[in-house]
Amino acid sequence: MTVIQADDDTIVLDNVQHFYLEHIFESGQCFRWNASSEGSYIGVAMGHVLEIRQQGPNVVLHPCTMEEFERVWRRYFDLDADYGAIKHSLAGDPTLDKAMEFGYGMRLLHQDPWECLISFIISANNRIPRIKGIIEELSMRYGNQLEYKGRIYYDFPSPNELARHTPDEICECRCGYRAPYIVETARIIAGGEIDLKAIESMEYHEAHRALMKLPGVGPKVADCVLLFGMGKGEAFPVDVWIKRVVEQLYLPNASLKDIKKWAYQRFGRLAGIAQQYLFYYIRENSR
DNA sequence: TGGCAGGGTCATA
DNA sequence: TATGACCCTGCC
Repeated sequence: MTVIQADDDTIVLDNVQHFYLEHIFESGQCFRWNASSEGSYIGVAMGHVLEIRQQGPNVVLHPCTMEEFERVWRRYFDLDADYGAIKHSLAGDPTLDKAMEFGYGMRLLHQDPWECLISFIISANNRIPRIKGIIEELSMRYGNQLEYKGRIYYDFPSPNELARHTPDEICECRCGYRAPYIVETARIIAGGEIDLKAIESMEYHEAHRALMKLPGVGPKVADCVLLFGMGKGEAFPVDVWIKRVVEQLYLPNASLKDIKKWAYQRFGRLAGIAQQYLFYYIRENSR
């Protein structure tokens, strides 16, 4: 991959391997990217609006300076990881092989831990379109405005911003019984009682325990935050889909603990990416 | 049209 | 360790 500055606010990634936007954005790891009518995706992440499109083997980012690319998007899109090598070491399992073929070009994003935390608290017992709707509504009401091509977009609100409101106010975003979890978690983070940066620097198990102290955060949500927001490859979020497929193919009547242990022994630090391929594959092929 | 389940978590027993 | 309730929505 070569990074080229095409003009003042356009970056072109020349000849990118293992990169396919639809599989990155539609695999359920993020909630704020939407396909545009022109075949690109537009999203808000890390305090920026970005439009991204694929042109043959190239990827075009706009509006984006070289400085912004290096500071934000290189890491966000996991561009220094060698997905060829990752797939090679995961190869050999028939189901996972099919899943990797199906989800070609998928990548694990490095999202903002705070946004990830609230997003996955909202995801509990919920459906993806509604999750997206709630996050959008929270951002519109409480997030900073960003403009792009004459349209207003909204950044995800800060801990301070969300902590300032009552559960009843937050509930107007249709997040239902999750509203008190959101407000309380925002207060704990805003007040510095729990420090996400510190959790990020912990080893996986310790970080998992620390996150579970937050209201609305159970084992599944904690694993999602660790995997999608803190780069912990050992995290293996077990949801109904994963539980179903693991029980069916590998471990009948397994408990949550059994499944996580099995995943770590089998995949190690690639457990999370294996989970993501499996999740996307079974979800997309069972409707 | 009503019932049901959805990328889980929490409170109880 | 195992159940049931839970805000809402979309689908059958």
